[in-house]
Amino acid sequence: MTPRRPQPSRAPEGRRPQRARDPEARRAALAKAAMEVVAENGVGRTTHRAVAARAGLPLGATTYYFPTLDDLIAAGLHHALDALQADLRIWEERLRQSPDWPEALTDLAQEYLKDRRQVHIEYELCVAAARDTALRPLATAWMDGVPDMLAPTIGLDTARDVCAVLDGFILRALATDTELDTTRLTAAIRRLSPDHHPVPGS
Amino acid sequence: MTPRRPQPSRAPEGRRPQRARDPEARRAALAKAAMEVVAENGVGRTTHRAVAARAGLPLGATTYYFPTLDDLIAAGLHHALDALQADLRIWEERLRQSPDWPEALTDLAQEYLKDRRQVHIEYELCVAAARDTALRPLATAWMDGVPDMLAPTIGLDTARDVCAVLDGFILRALATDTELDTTRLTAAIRRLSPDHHPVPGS
DNA sequence: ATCACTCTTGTACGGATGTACAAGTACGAT
DNA sequence: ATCGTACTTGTACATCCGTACAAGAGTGAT
Repeated sequence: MTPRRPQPSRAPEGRRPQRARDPEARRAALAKAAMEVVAENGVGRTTHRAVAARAGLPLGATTYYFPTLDDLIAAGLHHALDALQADLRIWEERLRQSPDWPEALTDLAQEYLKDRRQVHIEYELCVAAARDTALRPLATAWMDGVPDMLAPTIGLDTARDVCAVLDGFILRALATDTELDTTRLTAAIRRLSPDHHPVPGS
Repeated sequence: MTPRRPQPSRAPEGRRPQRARDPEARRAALAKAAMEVVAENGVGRTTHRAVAARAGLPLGATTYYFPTLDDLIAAGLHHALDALQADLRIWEERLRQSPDWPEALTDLAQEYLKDRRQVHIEYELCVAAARDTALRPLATAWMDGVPDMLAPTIGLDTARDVCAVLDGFILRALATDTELDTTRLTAAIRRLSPDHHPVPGS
């Protein structure tokens, strides 16, 4: 209906009233939206249009702020990495204050797994980085996050070992959609930690 | 050039001579091709046309044998899982014959990592399964592969622990495109295994 | 007030994609 | 021999994609 548009060359009515300018906020909103879309659809099914819709912005905004789709996705992954590293600083504090760090670490992991979307995107990053060289620095930074946090306490090598079991347990929980096996994880971390001495009579 | 299609309604000349019928071979070829495309492009960028081209078959073959794209991809992942489980039986034998199974397991992992495409697709499966319920049985089966293999020797729980470190180390190597840290991995596996007793005076 | 510039918004376009389908062909049953 | 069926092959089509771009509209300098 509405026999509107008598002159197709000029139809400024349907145009959305222009919003206040805020380039940096837009960049951030797009990065956040990209992160969410990647978490939900995966890197391969992330599109300009999905991100724009998610951010509530017109399609053109995506290409204005990010020259190419890969850049947009990279921004989303970068945003996720920043979020994780902010979390890690909190973790570090919590670990420092805990009398039993292996158990505390397990608790943190379980908490981390509450929001699977966040977890999902990190592993998505790993797999994507395996394919795309440009993402490798991001993946490396992510991979170094937990070990760097643990290194002051237990040394870098052991920290990497602990991070590996942690990743393995989380990957299992993620892929099979099950709960984290906390008791086994804590025990495994203990056995990997340098001050672990099993009872001799076992 | 080439004066185009004088009679567009009838042009049976260019038609490829029909190949011998072999439905099962086609199914298998498509599954294999799907596996390869997924390994190279990822689940999200796998298309009918890429798989068909890879298999050297016409586009229609993909939809004839697999009703939907998701089915085609699932078939590819299933194919990869079968390949892995075949490998696992060989691993099992190699482990049984080795006097030092942690070291042997590390060697096998390193060998496994030689072909990153194969490794890649397995982790792709995990991430995809986290998003898609239909893939979860496949991911679970994959996750159980290594633990089931190790369980007779060290028990299921410890086997899962060892599998977790293994996965963690492999994930790191995959994401950062580095070599597997074999000495650290072997040491970590040893510390997780039940008969490990650290030297008391350390 | 004018201008230059940056940001916003909508739309266009060539191409790729999932799926449907028509036309043709091998092959076993009769 | 013929016939029905299951398989093969090419193409059609609506939709979605990445990217380009034109047309406004704020904003600060002059």
